Amino acid sequence: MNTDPKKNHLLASLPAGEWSRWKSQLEEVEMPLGEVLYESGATLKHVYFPTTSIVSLLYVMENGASAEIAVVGNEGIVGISLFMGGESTPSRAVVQSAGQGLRMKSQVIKKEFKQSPVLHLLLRYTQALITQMAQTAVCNRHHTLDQQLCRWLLLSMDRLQGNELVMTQELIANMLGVRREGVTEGALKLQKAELIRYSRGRITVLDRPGLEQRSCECYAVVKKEYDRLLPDALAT
Amino acid sequence: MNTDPKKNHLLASLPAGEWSRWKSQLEEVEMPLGEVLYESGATLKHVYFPTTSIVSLLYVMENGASAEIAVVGNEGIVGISLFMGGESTPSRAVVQSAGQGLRMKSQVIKKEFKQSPVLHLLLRYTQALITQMAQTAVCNRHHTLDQQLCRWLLLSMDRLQGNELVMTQELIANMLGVRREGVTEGALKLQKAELIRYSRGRITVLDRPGLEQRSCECYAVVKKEYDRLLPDALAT
DNA sequence: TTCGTTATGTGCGGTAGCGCACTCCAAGTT
DNA sequence: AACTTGGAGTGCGCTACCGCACATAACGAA
Repeated sequence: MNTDPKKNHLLASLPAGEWSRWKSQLEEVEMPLGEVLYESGATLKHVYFPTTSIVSLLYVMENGASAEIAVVGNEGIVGISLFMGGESTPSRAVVQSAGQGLRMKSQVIKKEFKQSPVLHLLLRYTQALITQMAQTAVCNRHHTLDQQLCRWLLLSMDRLQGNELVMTQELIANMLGVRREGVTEGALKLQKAELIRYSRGRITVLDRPGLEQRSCECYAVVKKEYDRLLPDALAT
Repeated sequence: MNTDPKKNHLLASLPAGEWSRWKSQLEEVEMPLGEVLYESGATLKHVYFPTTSIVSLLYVMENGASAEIAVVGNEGIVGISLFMGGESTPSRAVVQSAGQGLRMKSQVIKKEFKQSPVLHLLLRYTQALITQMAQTAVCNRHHTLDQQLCRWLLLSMDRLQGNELVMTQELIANMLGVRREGVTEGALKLQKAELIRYSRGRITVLDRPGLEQRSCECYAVVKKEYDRLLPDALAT
């Protein structure tokens, strides 16, 4: 495995002193598509720092229907409830885009969290994440599937290098909590407008500004807030 | 003003030592209906601890449409971004139900936050709040207006003493991000089923279990998580 | 009492998204 | 080369909710 651990921007923002201590506690892991990092309500054993992967925080309902609450990529950390003190959350974390990541044992992060510089970084990240969740709530209420699809593609692209996304429409539908057929229709429109191209689970973004234009304001709000709160962390 | 400051359960959970220090820094304030505690993007001057009031965190969109992201009552604090380090959020905080509260200056809470016992309490509260936001997102996607109305009434009632709520259907509609007419229809059904009674801005809950039954699972999930994370804080 | 205001009730056409039942097609597999 | 599998495209009736327009009703001030 040849992942540069610093590919996770949150880790990259750590002060040098902290980083040298953390380094030895981090373990590189493969994160295959669909892997469940933690289950709703279960006690977390690790926190994860995605480097080349993307993780969805999603909520699965009693009837099996699901909706994504937030996405975490190389800008963040999966498992904030560990240092927030809750140990578990009612959501599930699933690898949405396969890749690598780093992980750290629960006890270690909890201990580290008491050291102040790290604390503040993590809290700022948490706030950005909260913004994303809040915006998701609003977006679900007010925006069309087409707009949400654009938002989702943009958020995902921001968390990956390159302009390709390995992702079936079925999975996107699960993330957005809508019908697969709806995603098909939306994707067709985007392809006809030459904003994206896709085939059998591979999506290529051709015109990023075009997507931004068709997206609702939610993407911009979230992006801006991440940039504001984590200025060093989003420069890819 | 004869509010017992300890009517806010978060404050009531403070260790005795902390409380005696905080006491002098807290100022009792009236919180009239509709008052904006902070505006989207603005720097916060105070944090608020509602005692007999309820505050909605709501997001106002470019076109003026709005949606509530979370509710805060006597179980919590308004202005978490202050100690999270962000200083501001893209949401707005509005008094949803008039009453009293306590407030504390920004600098004071930021200084206090560095003291560890308080920190952990606040973080646990924040996690509960996150759960509420996440659940709102899911609920907006998957549940009917009728279910959401029940959820909303229950969340509000939990944050008030008594079984009456002063609130027009128009305002509820704003909170839920739906049409007023939709709320009227939902409320009519609930009244016919003798679960609530209402007239011109006063709603009385007659059958709490009945509401819980008609509500979606979201209410229970959120309630359970608040109880779990803040065991002392919800016993009214 | 009268009148204006604000809260609530009702009707109607429009539409986004749903559930379901298909078909079509690309890419492996044997 | 035939077969299987899974991703994507299409049609259809249905429902929840929307936007708009207006009717009714309660309350408070003059």
